[in-house]
Amino acid sequence: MKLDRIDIKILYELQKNGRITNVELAELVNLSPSPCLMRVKKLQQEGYIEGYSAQINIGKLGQTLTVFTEVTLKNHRQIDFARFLSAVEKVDQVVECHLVSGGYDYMLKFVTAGIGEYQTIMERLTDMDIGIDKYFSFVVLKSPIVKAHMPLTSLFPM
Amino acid sequence: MKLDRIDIKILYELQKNGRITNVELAELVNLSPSPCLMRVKKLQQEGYIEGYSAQINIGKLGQTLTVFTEVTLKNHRQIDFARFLSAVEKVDQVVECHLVSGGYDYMLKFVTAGIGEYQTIMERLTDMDIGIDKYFSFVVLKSPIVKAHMPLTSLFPM
DNA sequence: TATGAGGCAGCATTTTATGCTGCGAATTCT
DNA sequence: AGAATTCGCAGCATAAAATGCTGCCTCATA
Repeated sequence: MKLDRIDIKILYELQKNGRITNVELAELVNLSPSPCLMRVKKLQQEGYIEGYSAQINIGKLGQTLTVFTEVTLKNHRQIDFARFLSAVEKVDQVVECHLVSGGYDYMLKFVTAGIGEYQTIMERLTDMDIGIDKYFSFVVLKSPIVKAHMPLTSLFPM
Repeated sequence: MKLDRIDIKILYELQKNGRITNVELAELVNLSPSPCLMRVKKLQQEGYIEGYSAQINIGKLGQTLTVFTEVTLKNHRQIDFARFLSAVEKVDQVVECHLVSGGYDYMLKFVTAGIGEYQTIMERLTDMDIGIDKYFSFVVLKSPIVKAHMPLTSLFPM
């Protein structure tokens, strides 16, 4: 399946407003509602759209702390990565985990209730003997830019 | 305004599925449709819900490269931060920018078409004389965990 | 130029959103 | 403790949207 300009526009609009009605979306992409809906269904079915999510302003609910953590493992066999990952997956507060090149092995992103909770989690992880050699924490003081979407426009000019 | 358990549950469900119908949402939180919709509207109006977004599998559209970049500025006056930020804001490929403590000043997250585009952007930024002292790049090889939502459950047990 | 396939508009039906009314529970004031 | 008040709920009615279907047009192909 290959996507045309209209499909890209649909993805772009749904990224901006995931709860737009099909009727409005159809107008934006210059289609009538039915073919527009067919395309959306297809994009979902084929996995181009993985889901829809409300963006919550978690800061309004209570104090939270975001931390980026660079982790180095002691060993680098398949099993070492797998063991680390399966432990990290169980931590709700880990919202991202990336395997990276450049001095460290993993870059984690935590969203926690505060520095206390973060430290508790890290102590637990290091005590678990899942092969963590060392880690370095970047506490987020402020997040001037946090986009909910991918730069579709720059990657696929419309 | 203070949120009760039902509001938290609504936020949780809308985070999991931003396109759930109000009727279904009402069932999940044990309300009838009308008061459920009232609460959702209120949560939007008060800013607890900032918007809705489709999650796009951008990897299926074409090759992309994610990079985390740690940036240190030469000086640390208000104006130095502001100048840097206003330049970075104009770059579509910067999807996150965080002010962090711990050795570096900013942590950026890029989503680009490839290493070439990334380098072009960084060259442009460093040439712009916006006070960048140095930067270090972590190229993402793989992202085993990328959650679209905040850990509401651990922060506000239900 | 004729033929076939794909995709579109428009319509009909089912489902959902949304505003309104009256009822019940919890809270506060006397 | 009792009465009044307020808040939030369920249920209903209307308007809007989703969704499946039919026939037409256009573009590609032989």
